[in-house]
Order: sequence, then structure tokens, then C-alpha cells
Amino acid sequence: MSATETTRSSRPGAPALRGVGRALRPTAKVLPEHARAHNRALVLQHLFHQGPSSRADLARATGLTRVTVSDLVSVLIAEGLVAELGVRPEGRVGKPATLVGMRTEDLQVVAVDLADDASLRGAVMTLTGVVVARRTAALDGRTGDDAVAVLEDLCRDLLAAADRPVVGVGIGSPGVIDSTGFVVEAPNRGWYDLPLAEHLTTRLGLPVHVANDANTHALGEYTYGGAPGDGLMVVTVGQGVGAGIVLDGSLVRGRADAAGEIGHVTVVDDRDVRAGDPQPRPCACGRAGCLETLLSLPALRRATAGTTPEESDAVLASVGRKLGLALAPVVSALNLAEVRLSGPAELLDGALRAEALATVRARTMPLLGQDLALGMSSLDEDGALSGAAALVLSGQLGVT
Amino acid sequence: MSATETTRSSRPGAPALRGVGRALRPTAKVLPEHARAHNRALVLQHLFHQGPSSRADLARATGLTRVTVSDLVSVLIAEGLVAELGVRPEGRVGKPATLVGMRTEDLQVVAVDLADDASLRGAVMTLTGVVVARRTAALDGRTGDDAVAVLEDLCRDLLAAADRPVVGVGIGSPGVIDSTGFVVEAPNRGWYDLPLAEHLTTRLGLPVHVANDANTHALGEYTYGGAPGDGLMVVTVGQGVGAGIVLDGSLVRGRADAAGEIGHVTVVDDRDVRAGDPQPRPCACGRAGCLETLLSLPALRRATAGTTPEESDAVLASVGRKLGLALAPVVSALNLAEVRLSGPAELLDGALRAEALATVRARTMPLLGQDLALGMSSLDEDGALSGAAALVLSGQLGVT
DNA sequence: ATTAGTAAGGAAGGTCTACTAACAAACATG
DNA sequence: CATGTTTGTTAGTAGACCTTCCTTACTAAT
Repeated sequence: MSATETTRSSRPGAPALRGVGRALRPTAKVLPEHARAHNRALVLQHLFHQGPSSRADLARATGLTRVTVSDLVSVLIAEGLVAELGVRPEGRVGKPATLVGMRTEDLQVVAVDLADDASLRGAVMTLTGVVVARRTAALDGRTGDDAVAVLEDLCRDLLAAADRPVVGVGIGSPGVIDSTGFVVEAPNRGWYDLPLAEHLTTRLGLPVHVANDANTHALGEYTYGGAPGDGLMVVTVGQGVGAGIVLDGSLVRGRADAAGEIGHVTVVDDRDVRAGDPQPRPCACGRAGCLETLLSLPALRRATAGTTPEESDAVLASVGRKLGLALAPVVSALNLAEVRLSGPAELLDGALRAEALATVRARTMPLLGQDLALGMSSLDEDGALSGAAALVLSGQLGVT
Repeated sequence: MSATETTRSSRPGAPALRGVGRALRPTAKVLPEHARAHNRALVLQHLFHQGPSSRADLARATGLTRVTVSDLVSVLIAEGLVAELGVRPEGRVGKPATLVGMRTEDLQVVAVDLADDASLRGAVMTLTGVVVARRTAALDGRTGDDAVAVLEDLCRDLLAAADRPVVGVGIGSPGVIDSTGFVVEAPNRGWYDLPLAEHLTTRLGLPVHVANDANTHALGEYTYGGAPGDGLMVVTVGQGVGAGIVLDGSLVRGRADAAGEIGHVTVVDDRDVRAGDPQPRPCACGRAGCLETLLSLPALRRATAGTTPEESDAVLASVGRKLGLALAPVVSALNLAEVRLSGPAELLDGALRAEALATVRARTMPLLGQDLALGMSSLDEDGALSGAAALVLSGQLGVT
């Protein structure tokens, strides 16, 4: 069967009737109450990012009237999400403003990172991402339902460790996970077609959000990382290589919720081997020459073990070039301005990053490349946890 | 100045205060009337794609109540966008349904394609994309304001040729154009910082929408081309190479409204030259080895001129492979399921397309690659015009 | 023919949302 | 001290959708 024959889309013999017969996209009705929820999120968003403001400030920022904002704020205060903070100190003309602020330090979230194969890492965090307590749970090789049980126990443990009201639970896991927190497949945990978010929401009695770990990482970077308003791509380097893309404030999920799987793009093949280049190595995905065979932490550590700094830099630069090759078309096609790397700085934040940036710039339109920033993630080693927390902020409060 | 030093994003010395200080993204308030506009578009969308329906059908499809749908439909009928079509013929239990349908054949749009350097091509089309009349206007080398005048005259000419009410004017132009129809730069026409949509809307007295030609092409493919609901990328091959990407029903614009500039991704560089591969050729963008130096129509014609069919296929396959190299990372990162090529079938729809698809499949995760469809655009030679028409449908009626 | 059941479409009334208009409170300034 | 400015609230209005109930018109069964 040739590649041509297996192509699903092709020109039909007769031109199809235009404008009819296409499956309707899942568009949803919008009710006034949805509009209100949106405006409510707008107010929270402003308070989260800009800090305490007066109701009049919020009205100016959102475009709503002072009356409407007052109404929304009173609801938020009643819910305990917002508090009055007294009168604004600065003296200006007119009636002094009473500041209201989001109670980011009086509310907490539970965040869990499932990236590691050996143990689950969890934390209780404030809404600003400050870690209040940590817990871990060893998997001891458990998978499937047993792994779910370990996760649930860890969540209960963390909920008990929280000393403030918990807004929700956020979980970042490897694997393919849809927007409802349904795990399509997570081979490392032995999960297939598992409604994890729904299950835990029921069991724990409060909202649980689950998403792919690289995606949550990107969301966290977008929320906490001071990224510009447009678009953002985060490449996470760990056991494997993943990526998350945020465009227009929301995650790109892709047709099968598998967006970001950049680790298995081929960057070395036997036709490309040149002097000084590595041979294509077999990859866990069954093929060879994937980016992940060079850029994952095990691969980087193996390649740099026992080398001089100069040799190490050469190796890292070579990997950086491969990363740049894979990034250039993506940066061009999406006109991305911001790409960030997440992982150990000692491996990534040197020759590798420099060469990756140089490669992308050399291989894209000057206009695009010059605007590009390729930096390290602004989140520290708790980036995955911060991402899980951002997942709660986004899903629960509409704040990104 | 090294590449590293010019990186804008970097780790600040002290961790920044999280959750504050980030420039607020341009989020807008939502009023109940916006909700109504959305629901109105939902009804039109259904009627456009699914054909005539009863009010009860529309209520079921949208999730709104029959009362609300009846109200929306009566407004749409009053506006002349929708008409009652009598009773549904099929006999079922209950009161027979009266069908209502969008008046797609009783309304027209004016579409203009500015892709050609020598002349502007325009057409009057029905809402389903059927061409009613054509007009062209020679540019004779005019640029800047003179070219705008030619365009305006062509539009007036087309408006006069329309024999039904015209909903709006859609224009697809090369260059960087923002979402308001403001031309940031269109070097081929000598336009820089030109509010073209606003200008023509004022001059012509009806709504004018302007967007990049590759983007309109993608939108047209999405609207008229029977594409699946998820995502879509269209690669247009003409004088140059462009691309447009539709995700979640809306165009990807990118940070500087330059998304889709895939023609200037480097696919051949002097480090990559192997036996049988072309040398990197200089490109109009000032660099060398861009995809456009191989895949544009002039390049393809030059490469295949005077060759035997076998030689020609080999050349085209080689170009297809380069296209596949550029597409693979994009397909992986976005989990795209649908890529379509637009251009002369005799050049694209053979060895080139087959090799491009094979290359993408070989270089991406099996899960992603197998799902991928890489076909020809379902729009014919009027694809650019259909795209411009889709621009009007989308911008004016909310139908995509 | 008659009765029952089903579906379509419309009318009345209620709730929710955000708006405009007007006003009192509290302060800076001349 | 009078004046102007800004804040936040109260009261009233308009829009949008909902639920409920009704009429109309047909099919299916008796």
C-alpha cells in the first residue's frame, strides 16, 4: 500500500456540494450567565496579575461599569476569593479608593507531578505558587488502579496538610489527556481510557484538574512566568522530551490531544549522517533518530559523562543544533516569539541553548528570528508543580 | 553581539514576584448582547453547513430552546439572511415542521485576490462560493496609493456587477496583515502601515475584510472544503510559498501577524549537501536554501523543464522530501491531522505529495503520522477567491 | 369516524445581567 | 470655606434567555 493510496483526503471526482455536509464543529451556546462568568474571571485576572485595585480601577480596566464591578466584587467577597484591604494610602483628589485584592495567600491549591516513574511528588501551594508543604509517595512499581489509589492517598495527605481553604487539585501527568481530564493513554502508569479527573473529583469531593505534564508546564510558565501576552512554547527536558504550546491564552491540544509531542520528531537519519554527527540511536517509540534520543536527560548525561568542558560544550551545541532544526519550522509557522526550555540549567542553559537559538535564527525569516526569545523557564525545579497549580487557577477561576 | 546576549528572556537574578506585574492580555468584557450575537451565528452556522432545518431542529442542534431559536430566526428573516421554505415533505408523527434556510443563493459577496503582481483578480460570488461574475484589473506597475485606487475601482466594478444584495467584500493579499485588516507591510504592492480595510469600508460603504492570502486560503478550505472539525494547515504554492493554519475554528495569526511564513524556513544548507541534493540557492529574503527556492512555481518549473517523466518525478520527490522535513515538526507540535496543498496539481499532486507525506510519516510518531492526511486543496483555481469569500462569511456572519 | 399521542410553534411571565442616571461620602485645592 | 473630583451605592430600565402553557396539525390506533 503506497503512501499515496492511504491518503484520506483527495479530490473527489465531481466537485462536492459546497457549504453543506460538513460535520458541525462542537460549538456551544452562550448564555448570559456565561457572560457573567467571563466578566467575573476578568476581574479575578486583573486582581491576580495587577495586585490590589479599587473597584473603579477594575471598571476602567475591564470596560465594565462601576456598578457591575461592585456587584461582581461583592459576590467574590462573599465567596471568600476577594477581600477588602482598606483605603488606598496615596492621597489623590476625590474620595479615597478602598482597595480590594484577591486572597492569594489565604487560599491554597494541591498540585501533583506524576512525571517521575518511581514516586509521585506533590505540594500544597498558595495561589501565587509558594510551596507550603510537600509530600511524596513511592509507586513501588504499581500501575493501573493501584497507581490511582496511591495518587488518591497522596492527595488526601496533601489536603490534610493544607492550612487554608483549598480551591482545587491540579495534576500533571505524562501521557495523552483530553480537556476533561480523561486519560486516553499514559503507558508509564498503565492507564488507558481512564476518567481520572472525574474519578478523583468524586472521591475527594473537590474539583480535580488533570492535564499532560508538558502542557501544564507551559500553562504555568504563561501564568506565573511573566511571559508576553501572545504565544509561548515550553520544551520540557526530563526522562523524555515534551512540549506545550499556548496560543491566545489557551493550550493547543491538537486533534487527538497529542499536541506537543516534539520529542519523537526525527532529527537524525541515516541519510543525514555527516562527519562529527551522531549516529541515529534507537528510540523507545520504535524508530530511530528522534530528538529524544539526543535531548533527554539520560541521553545528555551519557553524552557528556567523562568529557572535558570543551568536549562537553561541543556535544551540547550539537544537540542544540538539532533542537533548533526541529523548532525552526514551528517558530515560522506559528510566528512564535517566546520559546522556553525547562530542565537542568547546567545542561541546557549554555552551549545548547545558544546553538539552538542561533540555529533557529539562521533558518527562519530574519523578521521572525530576531523577535524570538529562547530562554530558560522562569519556573524553578518546581515548574511542574507550578504548572499543576496554574491548571487549577485556569480551570477553576478562569485566571491564566 | 552573540546570540546568547541578545536573548530577551532570561532568568532574573532574584526570583520575580509571581503572579503580578505581567502585562494584561487584551481580554474583553462580554455583554449579554455578545452572547446573543454568538447564538445568532450558531444558528446561521448550522443552516449554512447542514442546510434547511426546522426551528425545532435548530433548537436541538444549538441547545437553545425553541422559543429563543424562533426569536433569533425571526430577526434573521427580517434581515433577509434567512427565509421560510415551506413545510418539510417527509411525513412523521406530530405537527409537520416548516423549514427555514439561509438565503445563500440570494446574497452575494465580492472577493478579490491580490496575489498576482500583474493584475488583480476579483469575482462576485454567492455565499456558497459559486462565481457569478469576474473582473480583473491590470496594475501596470502601480504601487502604493495608486494600487489602492485600482483596487477600489475594481471593487466598485464588481459591486455594480452583483445582481443580489452584497453582504461584504473580502480581500486576500500577500503581506503581513493584522486582524483588523491593517496592512503592516505588503512589499509587492508598496503598502506599509496602511489601514486598508478601514479605508475601503469608508469608501465603499459596506464592510470590507482584508487578510493574508494564505490565511484566507486556509479559512476557505476550512469553510468550504469539508475539512474535519479540528485543525487544518494549507500550504499555498505560487510565486512564493505560504501557509495558513486554522486551529479550533480560528486562524493562527502569531505574535506579529506573520504566522504561516513557512516558505522561508531553511531546508538546504551547505552542511546538508549530499550527493543528489540541490545546492542551496539564494532566496529573495536575502538568505539561501529556503523552502521557497525549491517549492515555488518558478522553481518547480525551472527544475522540471525539459526532463523526462522519470527525471521529473525524481526532482519532485526530492522537493517533496524537503517539504516533509519542514512539515514534520509542525505536525508533531500541533498534532495536526490535515494538511492540504494548493497549487497546480500536475506539479504537486504526484511524486511531490507522496514523498512529502511519506517523509512526514517517517519522521513523526506513528500515532500522529498515521492519522495525518496530506491531500490537495479541495478548492479549485479559485481557491484564493473562495478564501476571500470565507473571510466575509466569517467576519460578517460568524460562519466558518 | 373518532380518539389518543406527538411534535411544532408561539405567548405570557419570570429571572438574570448589565446599563444609565443620580446621589452621598470623602478628600484636595484654591 | 467653597469648589471640584473621585468613589461607591441606589434605583430604575432594557435586553436575553428561560420555564410553562397553549394552539395547531399531523400520525396511529381503535
